[in-house]
Amino acid sequence: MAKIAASIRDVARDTGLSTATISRVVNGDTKVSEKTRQLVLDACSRLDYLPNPAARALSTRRSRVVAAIIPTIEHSVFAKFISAIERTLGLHGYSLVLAISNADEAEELAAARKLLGMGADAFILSGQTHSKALLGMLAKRQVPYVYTSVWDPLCEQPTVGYDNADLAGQALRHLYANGHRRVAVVHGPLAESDRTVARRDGARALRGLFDTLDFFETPLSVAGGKACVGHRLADGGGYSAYLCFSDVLALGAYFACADVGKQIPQDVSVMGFDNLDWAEAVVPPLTTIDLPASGMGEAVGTHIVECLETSAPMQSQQLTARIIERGSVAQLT
Amino acid sequence: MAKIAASIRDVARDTGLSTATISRVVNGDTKVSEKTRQLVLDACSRLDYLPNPAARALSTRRSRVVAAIIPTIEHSVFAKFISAIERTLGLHGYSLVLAISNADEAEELAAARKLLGMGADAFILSGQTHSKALLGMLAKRQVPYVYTSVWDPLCEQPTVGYDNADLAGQALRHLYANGHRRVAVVHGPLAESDRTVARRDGARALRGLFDTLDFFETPLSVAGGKACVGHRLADGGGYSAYLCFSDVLALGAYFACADVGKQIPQDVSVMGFDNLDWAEAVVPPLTTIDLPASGMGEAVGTHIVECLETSAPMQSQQLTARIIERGSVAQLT
DNA sequence: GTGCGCTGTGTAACCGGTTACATTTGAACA
DNA sequence: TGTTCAAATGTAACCGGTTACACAGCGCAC
Repeated sequence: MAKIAASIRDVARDTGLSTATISRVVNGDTKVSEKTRQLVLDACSRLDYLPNPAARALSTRRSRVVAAIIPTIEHSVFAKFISAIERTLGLHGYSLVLAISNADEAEELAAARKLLGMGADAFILSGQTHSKALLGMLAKRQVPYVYTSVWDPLCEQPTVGYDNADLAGQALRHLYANGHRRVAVVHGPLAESDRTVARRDGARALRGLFDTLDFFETPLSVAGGKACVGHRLADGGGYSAYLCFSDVLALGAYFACADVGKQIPQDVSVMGFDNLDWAEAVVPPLTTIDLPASGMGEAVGTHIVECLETSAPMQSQQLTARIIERGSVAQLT
Repeated sequence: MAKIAASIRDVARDTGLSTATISRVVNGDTKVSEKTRQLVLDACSRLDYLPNPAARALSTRRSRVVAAIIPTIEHSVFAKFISAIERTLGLHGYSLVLAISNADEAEELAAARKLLGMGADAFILSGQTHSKALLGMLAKRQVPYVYTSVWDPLCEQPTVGYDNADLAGQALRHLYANGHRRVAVVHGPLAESDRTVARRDGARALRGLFDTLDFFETPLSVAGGKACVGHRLADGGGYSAYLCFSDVLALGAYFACADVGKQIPQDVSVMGFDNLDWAEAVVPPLTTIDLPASGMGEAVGTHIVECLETSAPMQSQQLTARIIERGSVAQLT
């Protein structure tokens, strides 16, 4: 064990073959006789040979690394999403490098620069609003990228996700169908997420259906949701339902109600967005929209791999989400 | 823009210097005159030159990539931890590649093989129990690694984290000090985490103090905590307090109580572990132990970078955690 | 027997940096 | 003016793969 790691030339020497043949075997090239293949494979495992990724990347100009830049990892939708991407890429021999932008364009740009400097073959971005500088950088180097958590057939870039405006509309119609006419929509910071803006716009389009439809922005956290709904309850705004654009906010709404002794859904209804894994366990179980975070991760991973392997343009894909009716929305009338 | 990306030779040609000089400037070597440095820097930005990471890694045998293998990303303690590592590494020009093991040794091994095959310079592992094969692989290639979420001065490998047994003991003493004598400890799967085992053992060592001290294993989720505590409440086990080895389980306990109309802390006390960001927002606010996930991530990142830059052995570090008293534990008597 | 095509393998250039060592330049000093 | 030495820069080998191209060997058709 003098040498730390065996190189392809060590394997070549050991087998008496040339490095070209070793390379062919390792990469599954068919133009190798079965006997030779076995000989090489045997030597590889005996010498514990692992191809040097840097050398391979240098020759092939492909690193088999894909980069994802996400606003935060601390919300479990993103965690689920990332987890699914990692799994899917891994299945095809690709790895994931991660950067977190904190929903800040400058940080996103810096992250992209770093990841590009690492040799990422493709980029996964959140949402469809990104700085010119970022897009220019990727375009110049011809690195493929995809926008996620959104689906927009009009976008000239590939998108994998769902139609946020439509989803918000569906949620609102669900409340409407249950007799709610005075609804408060609670959402996270608009400046941080074009998905939030799309949802708000989608909801706002249905204004006409309601007696009252108000929008409230609050930090995207349990505490944020709690504070926001707490204020509304204290003001006596008289909303019969709170539509929260995240289950996290909805959980905050639960505790705001608990604080003032309001019962869900008897006194007030709450509807979420995401279907996080605890949504069924809360009391009462939360009615929400099931966002396919894992499915989206798989789809993104699959399309990226396909794009990189075949150098075909990346596929877009719309994912569907459905409302999960549980016990937090009262049927009025 | 005929060429997609400029290489060091393009910059050399542009400036009339040699590649060696360009390389020196780019890497901050001091043996370059100020005039030349400016000339080169100017050409670099004009040509939008980014060094090819594969070529650099090939010559230096260092990829500036560190790998982390974690059991899951879907618990926000891990998400926070990873986020802090990513930030810290980024500050020093390193990147993070992530793999998720689902707390399975075989998956962990496969992930490590993949990441090693990607050229990771160092590894971050969770806990201190790992397969021989994994450790052998890392040792053979002399890749440094660190165990996290644990602190064990007796461990021959570097550890960065906290003393899980001690923490569990502290939590239990807190309950004791508040007059609790019949306590149920609720924890996640022992088979999946040596940290859980350590906590259980730390708690069990204090058995003598209590009239009753029982241990219950349940899936590590809100639903798991809810089901487990729900059964205990239904059985009339008569525990005055539930110590949950995760805030997630504690939240489940809250809903189990809500289900049967028990008030926290009047009827039953609940204590958590982690201090997740919503712990203060729940009603009543959760008494828990503040685990320094971010601090741990920073520490790990810092030590890894230092180890890689100086090739000194990696530092161990103990992090301290403290009990956050809020409103979920009743003072009895 | 010659020529053709096919299979399997080898040769060597190349990818784009880094760096040991060689060389040039110029200032200081005798 | 010649010598010495340090600072600045250049030369070229090397890292460990991939792959275009060359070529040997063989079967087969004519």
